[in-house]
Amino acid sequence: MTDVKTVNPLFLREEELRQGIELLFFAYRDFTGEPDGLLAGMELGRAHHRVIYFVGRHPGITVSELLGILRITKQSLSRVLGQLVAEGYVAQRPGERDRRQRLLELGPKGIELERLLTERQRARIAGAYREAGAEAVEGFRKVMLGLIDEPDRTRFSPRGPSRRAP
Amino acid sequence: MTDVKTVNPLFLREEELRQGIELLFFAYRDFTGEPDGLLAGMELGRAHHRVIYFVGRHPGITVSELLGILRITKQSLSRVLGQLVAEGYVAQRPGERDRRQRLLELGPKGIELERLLTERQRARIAGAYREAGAEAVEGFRKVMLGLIDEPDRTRFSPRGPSRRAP
DNA sequence: GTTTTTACGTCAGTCATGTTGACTTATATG
DNA sequence: CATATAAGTCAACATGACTGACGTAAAAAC
Repeated sequence: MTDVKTVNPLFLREEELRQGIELLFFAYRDFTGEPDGLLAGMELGRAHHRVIYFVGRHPGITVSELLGILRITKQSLSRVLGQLVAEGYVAQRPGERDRRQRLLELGPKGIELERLLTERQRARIAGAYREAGAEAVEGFRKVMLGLIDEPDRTRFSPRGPSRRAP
Repeated sequence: MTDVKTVNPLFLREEELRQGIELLFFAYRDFTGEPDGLLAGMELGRAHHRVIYFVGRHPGITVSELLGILRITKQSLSRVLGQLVAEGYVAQRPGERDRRQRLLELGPKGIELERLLTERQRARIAGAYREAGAEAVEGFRKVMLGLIDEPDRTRFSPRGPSRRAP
């Protein structure tokens, strides 16, 4: 019995975990690389993409909700969001219940850019899903969910994130 | 039949793909967040972590191989790597066949730091793998591999990356 | 109705990490 | 010898993050 698995069951586990680390690194690198390349031509960067994505995904989102998702400071967001509003990608209107809030949504220009950028990423995911098959996709989702910290896991439950009571 | 799936099969697919995008975003955010937090105390950042990780993973790696993995410029790497060498985390020795090369490996200090940083990430992956089960892990790997661009996929085949003939 | 908290904005300075471009050195290889 | 390659270096710059301090308007609490 010279099988590594048998002699040292920890070796394979270590290798398995390192592969997991690297899968995440390479997948994320390539996943973001494509839109980054597109953005590079315009005067925008990855930070703008993230804002456009999440505003498009949650029309009427507030600034602080966005900050919570991105986990950056308001000063960092401010610059990026300010540009996007100034260039007409993102529109804002005051909240109805709470007029201090700025509810954000994409303008037509923003919708178009969002589609352009996310299209590539969707295609990449669609390709990977198709090749891997439905069962693999289920496994992928389970593992990815387990990698995410508790507070944000609920975003992926069937009824969406549980809004905290006001 | 008012089931969305039946009425508009594209809707669910779109939602499915967007979930994939977000799983990647949140998983990567939380996955890197922990080591980033640790590094923040020292005078090091995520870039140093990446270098330490891949040097530890491939002892004797050359500078250009490292550049190929990280996909950054030699000037960017130079700053980070220079610090790590100066601080004694990484050791270098000239190549034997080709003395222009600097073969990189971790010093004892580097090994310790690598363990400290990667430990958390391994634990996170191990937890997610354990909760999800072996079958899910297989699916996770399949999908992740499909997300990675061709040239780097071979890193994950059983015999490792195919080295180009010298 | 006054006080306090909240949502958001802003100014100013800094740091980490990436980029391009130009030039150098040492070594390997035709 | 000529050329290509591996790596280093100097300089300038862009992006996206950070901290800290302060301001304003609206909501909520007392």
